[in-house]
Amino acid sequence: MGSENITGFRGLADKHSAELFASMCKALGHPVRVKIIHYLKSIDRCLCGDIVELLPLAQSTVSQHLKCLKDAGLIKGEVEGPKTCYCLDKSMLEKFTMMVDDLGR
Amino acid sequence: MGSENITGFRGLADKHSAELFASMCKALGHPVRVKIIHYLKSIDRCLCGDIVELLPLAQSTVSQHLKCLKDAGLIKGEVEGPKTCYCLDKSMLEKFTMMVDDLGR
DNA sequence: ATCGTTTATCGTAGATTTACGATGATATTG
DNA sequence: CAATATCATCGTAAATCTACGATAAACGAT
Repeated sequence: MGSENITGFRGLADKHSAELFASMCKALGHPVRVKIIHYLKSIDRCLCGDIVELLPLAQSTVSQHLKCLKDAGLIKGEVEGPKTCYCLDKSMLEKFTMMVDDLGR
Repeated sequence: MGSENITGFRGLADKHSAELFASMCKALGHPVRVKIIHYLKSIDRCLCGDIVELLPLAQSTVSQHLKCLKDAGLIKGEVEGPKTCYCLDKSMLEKFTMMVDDLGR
């Protein structure tokens, strides 16, 4: 039972890439986080409070979802005094898109 | 809100699509399941036992991961006697690719 | 009919996720 | 300085996930 590596794919077959891809998918694996990403895409930048007003969730819960997306590298948070301005990390999203394209073709 | 294209694909704006997309991402949100998808892409079709031999996991665990992918619609399982032959659901993967493309642009 | 092979499902521990309110941290405002 | 506003973090309960072994189900072969 020692061997674990399923080989045969350019780029995404190794363990590290599979885990990176899985971690991004996992972050997108909740409807609320998908909505946050979609919202960020539509307005470019926003504060945490803007999202709280948009969703039927407590502020702490939204903050937790934002942290999840940030840990996965999908969004960036820029502290501006007591506020935090969030926006998409477009290069990471592009990397994700490329990985998915490789999956579908 | 009128962001509908020729194919009728509305992206991730409505609630239903966000949940469908999240469910697919969630299924891909585990390294083992990513590896299974990659393997299926390379080999086209295979049995559950083939995957069990390649992973350091119990048969029941692999079967559970396969069920997860099947429930998300990403793979199909065709029963052949006591065996089950698995393969990718390419139309679903294409739909997933389209949704991700919509996210990245 | 019984045995062996293959896979799915059950039961279940332990870990993780998700939600909340409460609290802490940081800056702006009065 | 005190009060307010904004957000992150802590502590938590409930739900879900992940892994396993044991068992059941389906079928081919003997």
